Amino acid sequence: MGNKRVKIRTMEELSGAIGVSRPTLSKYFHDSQSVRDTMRIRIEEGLEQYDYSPNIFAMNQNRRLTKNIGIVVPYLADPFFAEIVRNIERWCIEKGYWPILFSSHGEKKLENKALATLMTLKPAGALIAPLGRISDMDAIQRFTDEVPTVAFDSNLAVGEAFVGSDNFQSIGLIVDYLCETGEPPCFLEMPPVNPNALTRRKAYVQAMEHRGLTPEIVHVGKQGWEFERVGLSEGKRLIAERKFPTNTVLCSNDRIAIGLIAAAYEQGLRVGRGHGCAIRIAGHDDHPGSRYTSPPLTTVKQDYQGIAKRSVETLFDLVESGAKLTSRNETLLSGTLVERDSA
Amino acid sequence: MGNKRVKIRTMEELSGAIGVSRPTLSKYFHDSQSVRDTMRIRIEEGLEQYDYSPNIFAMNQNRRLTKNIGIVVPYLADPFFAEIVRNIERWCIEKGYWPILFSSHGEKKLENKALATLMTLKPAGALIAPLGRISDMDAIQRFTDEVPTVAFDSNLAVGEAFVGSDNFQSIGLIVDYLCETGEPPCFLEMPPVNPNALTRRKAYVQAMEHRGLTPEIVHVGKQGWEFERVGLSEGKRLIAERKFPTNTVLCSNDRIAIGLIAAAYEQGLRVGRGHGCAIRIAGHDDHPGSRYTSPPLTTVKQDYQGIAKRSVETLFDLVESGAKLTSRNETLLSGTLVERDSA
DNA sequence: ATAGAATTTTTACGCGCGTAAAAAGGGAGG
DNA sequence: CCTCCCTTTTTACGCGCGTAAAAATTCTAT
Repeated sequence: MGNKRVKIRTMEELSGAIGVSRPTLSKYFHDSQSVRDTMRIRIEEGLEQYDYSPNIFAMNQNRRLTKNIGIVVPYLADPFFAEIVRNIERWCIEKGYWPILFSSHGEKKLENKALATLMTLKPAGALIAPLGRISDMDAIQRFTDEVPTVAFDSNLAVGEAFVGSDNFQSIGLIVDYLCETGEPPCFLEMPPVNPNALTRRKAYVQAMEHRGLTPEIVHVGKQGWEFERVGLSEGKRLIAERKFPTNTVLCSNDRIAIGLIAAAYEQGLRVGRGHGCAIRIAGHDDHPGSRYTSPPLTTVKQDYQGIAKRSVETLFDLVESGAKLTSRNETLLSGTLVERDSA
Repeated sequence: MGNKRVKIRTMEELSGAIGVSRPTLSKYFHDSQSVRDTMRIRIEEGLEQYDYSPNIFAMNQNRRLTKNIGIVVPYLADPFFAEIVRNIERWCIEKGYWPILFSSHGEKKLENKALATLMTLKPAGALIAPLGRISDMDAIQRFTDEVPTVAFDSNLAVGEAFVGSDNFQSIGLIVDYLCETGEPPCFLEMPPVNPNALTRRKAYVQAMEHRGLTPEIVHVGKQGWEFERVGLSEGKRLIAERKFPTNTVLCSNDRIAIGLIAAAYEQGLRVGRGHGCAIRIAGHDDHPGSRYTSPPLTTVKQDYQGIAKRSVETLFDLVESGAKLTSRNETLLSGTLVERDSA
């Protein structure tokens, strides 16, 4: 970056300053390869000297669709989504798109509002992780009718495509691990906020039956997205009342497991697979905090980067081909076992 | 919401449909109280029947400044910021503004890019938590010259105002608590990424000296924003080499403490204030995860809601008064002790 | 050198809305 | 019923850029 002296406010001014017509500049900004090399070089040299950035609003006004990519997540305070979003944003920027982030904060009303706002931004596409059960399917449907959309994490039947984890594979993996290293696990459910909850339960049942074992599911009464709290309070109750059918507990996700480990500690139960341990606890996701529980949590790592990358790639394929897909495209990524000390 | 039948694309069409002139509509959208009640009612009834949302780009193009509020945080994957952002967004929306969120992901380059992008959006104001030490002060300065800005969390000398925690008060509080309930604490520093690191250390020193005690500071070699990792790896080393000057450790923030608790567990040290405990660990922030460590973390709660609310209020005072403040306005909020089992 | 193709410039219009100014309409008080 | 004041309508221009069409220029190949 040279020392940009003169500030230039409009393309018109820029055009005069560097001696290139405005339509050519417009073309250049739309696609720098679409003008002759001599022009491109002259423009780029000009851009070094003058400090100009195009007016985003004016740019987007006349475009049929913009370079905006909408991202909607259910809960940004969940590090899982924070991490995914980080990766998605990176990929978008790299491809020359402009990510705009919305969080539903777990509320249907806010999810709808985010979609409505997004629509007015004429985005080229959108990546959404729906709230799930409480989502307003009609609203989402109306949105996806207008905007090419890839759903991720939570597989509601919306959007042109879905990218997420292969829960059957990943749950199978951890069930196998737990069975091979000790007592078969029971399954501590998460609140059924989204399809993952259901799928993971099914996957657990299938994995157990596949081994000729009886699945044991522990339901939780609580609702909402504060999974750690659910894990803690339900965990305490279940331990106190000796309601866990087995001493190996597979949790529907790591945040539940984090709460449960806290509950076990509080109840004086030693967690782990070693001598003198009273309970084994395993999770699912490899949540950023799961390395720092006591003991560290054994879990299945979701392929964060993979999900982000595939989601973005899938979306751009959609956007750039311009075509509506004939059939819904589902990508399921595999998890990998992360063996730590809790199970 | 009635069953919106006809989709209307422009204000012109709307104007024809409900029989109100376009300039009046424009006025109404700018401030619904600025038109006569009879008009307002007629317009609002019209809005029920027709499905219209104004074109954001066209709206913003001619406004000197928009209703956009920029939010820039250093690290969205840190639940502390996620939580603050959640609150800030709520307040902005409530006041009729439109929050646009950027995360620097801990990188100077991205922080600059966020500021540059933001500038082109002609925001009415901005709320930024600078990266800190690695921030590009010139870039931030240039930004704040053009956009009314409130800094929060990290008090770099930028922006018209600052809202954050009163580290001297909060650290004083926890030091007092620790001294009164046992051995005076040593202080485990966080990587000096921002001014908070320094201020908290100073506050610790002051609090100790105030009591006539000798401050003992434990430095960490690591850098970066992965505080838990720092707490864990440094903690393990320090415990193994018996380098902690005391058996009570006050951590510069909760994320460090979370790592340290994991380290203590791994090294077989029982954490807490009860019998048979080898080390007391306390933190600072009341990070969302601090309730779920084993044992739960004793800490000082930062006033998340207060910080968010005051930041937004301060910004809107700035924006609406239109005046540059003569002197920089600093608001420091008090923390409250959260007594749990780790210390 | 010259025709033909490719690119750039010129010229001109439109996007949807903000907004200013003048004209027209409506309501309160006399 | 009329004046005065306030609100709304009419009319008109501009924002910064996209983009189409025609004219002018530059490049490529013969």
